[in-house]
Amino acid sequence: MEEQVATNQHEPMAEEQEIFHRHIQRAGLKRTAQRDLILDVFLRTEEHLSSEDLYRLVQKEDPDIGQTTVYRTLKLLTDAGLAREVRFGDGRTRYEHNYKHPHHDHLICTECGKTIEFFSADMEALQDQIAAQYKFELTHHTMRMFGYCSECRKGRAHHEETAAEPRIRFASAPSTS
Amino acid sequence: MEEQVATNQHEPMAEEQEIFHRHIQRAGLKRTAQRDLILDVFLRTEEHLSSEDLYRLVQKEDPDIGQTTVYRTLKLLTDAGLAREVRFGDGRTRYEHNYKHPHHDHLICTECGKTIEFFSADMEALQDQIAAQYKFELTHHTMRMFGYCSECRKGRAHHEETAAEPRIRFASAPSTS
DNA sequence: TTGATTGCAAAGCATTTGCATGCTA
DNA sequence: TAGCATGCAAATGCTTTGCAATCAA
Repeated sequence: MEEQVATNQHEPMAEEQEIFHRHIQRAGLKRTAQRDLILDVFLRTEEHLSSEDLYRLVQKEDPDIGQTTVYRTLKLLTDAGLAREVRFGDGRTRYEHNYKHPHHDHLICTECGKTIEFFSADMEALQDQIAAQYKFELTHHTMRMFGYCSECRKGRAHHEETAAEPRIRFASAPSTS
Repeated sequence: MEEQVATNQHEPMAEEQEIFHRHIQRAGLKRTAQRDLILDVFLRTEEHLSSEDLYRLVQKEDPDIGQTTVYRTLKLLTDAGLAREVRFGDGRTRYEHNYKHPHHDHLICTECGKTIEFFSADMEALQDQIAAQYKFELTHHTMRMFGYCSECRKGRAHHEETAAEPRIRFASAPSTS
């Protein structure tokens, strides 16, 4: 109510909605207002959302929706092939779009939390080669590169430690002490 | 008591112990029997141990040591540069040797849990190149490749699903349905 | 002696599950 | 109407913290 988000891209979303409803039917599940809204908000957001992030966004449009439903729907979206789980090393699981959004890897800024997605055919080829070398049959992989994005590098130019809380915190970060 | 582990490599361990004690001194901490034993057991094991794994091993030699102490000591070992945290995507944090055990990546068998460590200079170079392309200042990275090891591939040759519980389970695995 | 360390129990998180009520198909 | 979905509260699994007793320096 407070914050009207413009739904100005009905066309692309319709496709995903169709996939969702088809999946629901095939699985003998039921279409509900909650699920529709959660999918809607998810599709409108082009970020890596944790369940809680999405919950908060959904809350703005329907305060009656519970956390649990968001968790469950996110799993459902994953089953339907619309979402994909990603983990950046802090405790929480995030979700990104999976439909028409092929495999890629991530550059993650540990300062501001920004992530950049990239795809490198060379990298993929190299991975296949290494796997073959160890007689591994690869199903999937995750490559994450952590560091400081161009923006944050500027801010860090003259002082190593920043007062700001990093958005992504994880214990395996190299100690700066 | 039940299972005597041969401590037949005193020489290499002494080095790490020295590092540990030096770190403890510098930080104004104290050397204790618990910490010594936990380090000892950690050094004797060449695997990726979770805190609980290590706790169980330590318990065999001193049943009075608590979980909490193992958690805390593992952090201490990490601070001292002797251990390094690794995450394979299931909930728990594992630790591997960090001293004289340079950076490497992992091949992880989702069937039996076996991990293979490898290092590829080509891969590292490629990563640096990609980071530079996005003006990222890299601090570290994690590359994990999941699949079936050569052993497990044999077992899977004629049946897709196995009854055995996989040791590493994680939700982002590609659905087999 | 003094302050760090220990181990227990309790608290924290993120996520999952049990269950009575509510709602699609 | 039957059975899936929902939302709350409780449970879970891993990890951290509070605290009184203990121990190293």
